[in-house]
Amino acid sequence: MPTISKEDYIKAIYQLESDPDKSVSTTDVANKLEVSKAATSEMVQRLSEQGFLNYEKYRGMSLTDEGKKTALHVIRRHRIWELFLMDVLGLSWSEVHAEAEILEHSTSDFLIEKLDEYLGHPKVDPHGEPIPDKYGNLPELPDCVSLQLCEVGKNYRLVKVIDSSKELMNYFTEIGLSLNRMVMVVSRLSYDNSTIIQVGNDSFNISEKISSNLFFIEAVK
Amino acid sequence: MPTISKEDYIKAIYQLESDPDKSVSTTDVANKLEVSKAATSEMVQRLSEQGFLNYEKYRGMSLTDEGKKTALHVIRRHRIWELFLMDVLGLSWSEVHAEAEILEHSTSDFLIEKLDEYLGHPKVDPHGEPIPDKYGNLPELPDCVSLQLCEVGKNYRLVKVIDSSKELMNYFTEIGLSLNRMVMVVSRLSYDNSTIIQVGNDSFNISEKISSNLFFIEAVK
DNA sequence: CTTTAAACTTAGGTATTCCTAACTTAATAA
DNA sequence: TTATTAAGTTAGGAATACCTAAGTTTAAAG
Ligand SMILES: [Mn+2]
Ligand SMILES: [Mn+2]
Ligand SMILES: [Mn+2]
Ligand SMILES: [Mn+2]
Repeated sequence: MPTISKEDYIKAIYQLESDPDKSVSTTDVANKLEVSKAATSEMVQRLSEQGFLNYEKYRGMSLTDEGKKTALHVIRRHRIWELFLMDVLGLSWSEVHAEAEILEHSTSDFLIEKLDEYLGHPKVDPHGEPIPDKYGNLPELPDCVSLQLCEVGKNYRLVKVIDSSKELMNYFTEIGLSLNRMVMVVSRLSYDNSTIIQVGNDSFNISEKISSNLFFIEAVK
Repeated sequence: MPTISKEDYIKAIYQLESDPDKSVSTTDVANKLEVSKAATSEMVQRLSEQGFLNYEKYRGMSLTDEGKKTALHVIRRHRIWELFLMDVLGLSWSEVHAEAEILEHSTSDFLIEKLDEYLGHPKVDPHGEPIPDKYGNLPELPDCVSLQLCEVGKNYRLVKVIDSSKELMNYFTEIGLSLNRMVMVVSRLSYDNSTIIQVGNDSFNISEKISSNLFFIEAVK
């Protein structure tokens, strides 16, 4: 029912809403989608009329159950496509997102179930993000911690990567970081809170900012 | 550059143009796309302004080189997706077209080349229709004849099926007709110009109308 | 050669989606 | 508490893509 634009707005609001600290503002959405605040204000009012979110002018917005269901539906398609593009067609970490951003709006329920089946009903996408099932339920994943919280001397498995930029994803690929890759935490520099990790035979210094994009589970030998 | 709507109009006009007998009219396009003649008239004027076709009011239209290039670009994406959906995901003859009709507008050049590579640079789609290459060149295919012209007693290989309706495609699947399937022409009834063919161990009577959708190449034993 | 019917276009309208500029409301700082 | 600034909305406008109804042009009969 929703158009491509509406799906992108609803998905953006869902993602902004996941930060429980602050409510979602018109400006947040406008920045995320790179459209004017005026366009956002209009769209938000339309989505409110259509029952996808609750909205009080000049106050924040929050998705209704219907809105959340729609968002998870789009996210399911996005993540299944990303996994498919990477695992089957061999695209790289930095390439999948842009393609999925479009395909997520062009895929019937029928086709997405075929893809899901082909991939063996996967639980996570190539960044380690959970894939909602066809009813909109997010799978429970084991707890993981950001690199900042990983302890020196221990071994970890990379289970999630926040996709903040193409450049960053390319850098991770370059240094050999991929999902489920084992790494060892060599040391941490208190000077700038950066962490030195060993990936295979090489070691790399990861800045505090970049560390917050990498999530690990401790390896049980 | 063209929008989804424009791509569909341009593709429709290209396909109507392939009949060399008559020029393409507004009504033809309107019927094909199931939109009003008014909407078609407006769109055709816009496409003319934008250089995709030549148009004289109340006379016919014909695509420019730019228009043909655009049409072949869309057709390439459509046919590659159809092949992919059938060969890789296992959709049926009757299911692929509807999905491809949408995906054809949502696929970057980069992605379509990846798909093409994955499929081994195929020359034909699941209906036996040629797939234009990335420069818009249609591959040359061996001559084939419709079932009406196939001779009684001879063996043939099915090389092309005109996709006229889901119902018909399902019927073909049911009776075991698939691309490259071998059939034997058993007899022809002059009463209604229908043809009896043998597929595997079973024989079927194919009406004259349906015969015109099936194209064969004589089998050289 | 007219008349008439079919084909085609224009007029006028609706709905989306987006923009900039102007204005209003809320939050903040003096 | 008031002024100022930041946040958010409305006004007005453009482009796309549709529609129905009314008019125009062309083609076909008579
Ligand atoms: Mn993504
Ligand atoms: Mn998107
Ligand atoms: Mn098709
Ligand atoms: Mn299409």
